[in-house]
Amino acid sequence: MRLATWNVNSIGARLPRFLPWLEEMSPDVVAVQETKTASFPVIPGYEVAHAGDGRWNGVAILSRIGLTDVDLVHEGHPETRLVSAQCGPIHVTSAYVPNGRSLDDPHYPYKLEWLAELRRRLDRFSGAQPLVLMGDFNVARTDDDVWDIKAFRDSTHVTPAERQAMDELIDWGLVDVVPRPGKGDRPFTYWDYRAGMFHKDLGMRIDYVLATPAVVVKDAWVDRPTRKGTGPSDHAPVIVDVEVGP
DNA sequence: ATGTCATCTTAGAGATGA
Repeated sequence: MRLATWNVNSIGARLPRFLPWLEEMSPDVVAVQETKTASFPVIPGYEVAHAGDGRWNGVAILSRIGLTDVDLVHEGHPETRLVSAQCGPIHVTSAYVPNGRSLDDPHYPYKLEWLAELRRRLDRFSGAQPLVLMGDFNVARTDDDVWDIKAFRDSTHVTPAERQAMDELIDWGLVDVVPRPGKGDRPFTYWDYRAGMFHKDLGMRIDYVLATPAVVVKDAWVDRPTRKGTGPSDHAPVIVDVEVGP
């Protein structure tokens, strides 16, 4: 079974890349972030659960192995940043964690509270069930998950509080499925559009696949080629091949 | 280390966000 997560930075703008990518990779389940639309396009072969209200945010789950128990509500947070559903044997969540903007911006405590609510939400599930929480977390878990930690002094994405919030998700009973890098020795998943950052491989690992141990990972990698070429997203997909025991 | 990209407003460049 193949799972993928991809922040597409507008599904409308990305459709010319998204459809051929679906054909090529043939994932069974896709978690999409930053759809930036109120209405997700119809995708032949897939059922879609989408939470989107227009200009910003927006998350979706595409599945060709069943899509039930759809939940679009993240308690206390009206923005469309979370959708979950049962996809065949696996409970899947697509998350788009708030950016935080800067340490003195109200968006930063909002980000921390949003992550805390996500952690509380896990308590409705069992750590023994097959469950995958994936998406754009806007946190680099270690200093090696950014191209140069010195460039992140007094920045969001790397603070102890953000990293602790990620650790608390994982300590609930999830495994951080680290993908094979697309280039070099660090599995970056995001590169700013500006300043030739992608070309210089000055990236960040901020997209994650977090899975319970009941989800047996066979392979995981950053689909770096999809960040290349004409009209890419600023994020690369992460693709994970898994099996779920009987 | 901000050089791009996407969206919306409301008609064409600016604001916003990432």
